[in-house]
Amino acid sequence: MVLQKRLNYGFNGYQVPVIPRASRSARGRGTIRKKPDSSQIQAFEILASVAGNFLQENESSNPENVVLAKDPRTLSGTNIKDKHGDERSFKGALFEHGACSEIASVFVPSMQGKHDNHRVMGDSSFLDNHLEGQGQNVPEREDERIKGRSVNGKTIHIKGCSNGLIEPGHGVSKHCSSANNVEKPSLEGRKPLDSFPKCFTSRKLVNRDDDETLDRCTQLNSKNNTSGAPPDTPKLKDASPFISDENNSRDISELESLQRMYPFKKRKFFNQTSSSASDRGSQCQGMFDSSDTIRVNGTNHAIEESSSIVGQQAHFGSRGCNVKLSIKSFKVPELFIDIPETATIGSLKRTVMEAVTAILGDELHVGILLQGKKVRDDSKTLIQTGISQDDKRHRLGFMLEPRHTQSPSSYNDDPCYPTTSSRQKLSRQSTSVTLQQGTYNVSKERSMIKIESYAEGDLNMVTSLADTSANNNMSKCRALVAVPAINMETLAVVPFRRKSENPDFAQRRIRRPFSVLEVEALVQAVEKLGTGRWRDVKQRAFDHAKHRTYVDLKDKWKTLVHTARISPQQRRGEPVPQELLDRVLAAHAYWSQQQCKHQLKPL
DNA sequence: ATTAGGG
DNA sequence: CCCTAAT
Repeated sequence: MVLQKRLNYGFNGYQVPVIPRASRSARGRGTIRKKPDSSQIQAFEILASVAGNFLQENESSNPENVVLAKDPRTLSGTNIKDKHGDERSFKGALFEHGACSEIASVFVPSMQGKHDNHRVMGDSSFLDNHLEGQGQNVPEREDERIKGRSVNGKTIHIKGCSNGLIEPGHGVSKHCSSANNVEKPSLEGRKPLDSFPKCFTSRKLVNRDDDETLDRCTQLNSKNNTSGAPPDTPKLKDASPFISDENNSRDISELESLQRMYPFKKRKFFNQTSSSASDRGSQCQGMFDSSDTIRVNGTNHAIEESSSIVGQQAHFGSRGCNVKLSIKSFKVPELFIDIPETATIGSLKRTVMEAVTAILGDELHVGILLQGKKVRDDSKTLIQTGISQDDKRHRLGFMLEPRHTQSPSSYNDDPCYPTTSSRQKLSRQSTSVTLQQGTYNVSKERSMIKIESYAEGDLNMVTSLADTSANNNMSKCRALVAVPAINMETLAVVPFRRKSENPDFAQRRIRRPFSVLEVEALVQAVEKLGTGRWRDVKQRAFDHAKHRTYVDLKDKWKTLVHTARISPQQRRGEPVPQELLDRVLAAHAYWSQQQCKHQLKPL
């Protein structure tokens, strides 16, 4: 008998590489959406055309245009090809269990050939309506519509979180909740090695890797620190001598400086197929929890709260003064797919396609954000708007938005706990469709599509606004499709594996060496909590590092102790400051001793 | 689900 | 990092 276990795929949005399954925590925890900007967005006809054309070419409702790929960055090779699609069951394709998280969905224009099927085209070219005039003559209607929609303003913007939701309080609330998890009293005053940079007294790391953000929110536990022993721990006469309150209170600022001390490695979002082990630590992940700094095109750009990740290049050529934009990916709202294990690949594709169609089908608009503000006036030129200015181009954001905009109030409603009124809105704006074999739910609550564009540098798609508007040249735009997403979460959730790896087995987790920052956080936590409370250590210092489990932390501590004991010459990998290693030994010795004590005379 | 250790 | 036995 076949288990009807259902596989849930939470699509984090079609990034055009799409991210599968948002981590539960990311979804479930009080995610916060940014309030819509008071100012409104304006249509950017050209981009709308781009998007529209892309989607049309995609035969929106054609499931064959959805490709399941093991590695979203590669649209070929690891794809689960169509021809097998309808025959292969999920099981056959090893889509079950852990593998689910590694499935990425990618939009593939049928133009690419290999995926086209004998399918009637455009059984639902949902964009036909609103994009008819795309290109040259942007229909005024479009403007009207957009304006109308803008009034309702429902564009949400995101900072960091892949799913388009911000989780600001993240660290804070989380840690607050764990307040009862009070650390053992510290031996007052004793500070970590003096020689060690002060900043290292901070406990939490700032994620240098999107998801690895060991939030900077600190635990806010300074008040608790000396108050007592953890509920689950016998009160100790003596306590961890390693941490002091003082240190805690400085977490934030120190973290900041810590961050400065250990600058992020530049991260390459693209072409990272083969990354060295040492580089991996900073290459993936994000769920989120993205750090406040987001790298764009390998450089760091502080992203404004409401801005989408955008990079734009202004080229002031001797002749044109055209503004060249490179849109790396479109982000489509998060989708949740619920489909039986026995469903076929083909049906999965269909389901996904339907979901996508449903969410985009109504209409699509492009909104533009400049420095967090929506640009309303369609008649303004890029220059007038300032978009072409060098200093502002980083702040340019594009959004694809579904037609039906929700009222701003909806933003304030937690989708998880909709109020009566908001629930109505939700019901109106949500789409739930049941297919033969699967269902998906689309909540337009999150239906903001973000277009991420980045400054130059990337193959394909450099779209000249001027050109595009003039001749509706879409061919380039389709290249969008193949560009890997930058979404933090995407990076976080989708393991990048080599095609050559045998997909028949549960893949070993990607190796992600601990960074110095992480080591610091670990040491700090262990100093305080001891070596037998990995769960707490995890919660305390790595709560947001989804890829670090308490077992990982325990293992890391083990290796740290080992590392600290061997000669520096024998050590490998990114060197850990000797100060840290000293602390490791000290903490290890201290807690080992404590353990012995308690074993001998357990109060 | 966690902890503790060996592999 | 993985795998597991023991909690």
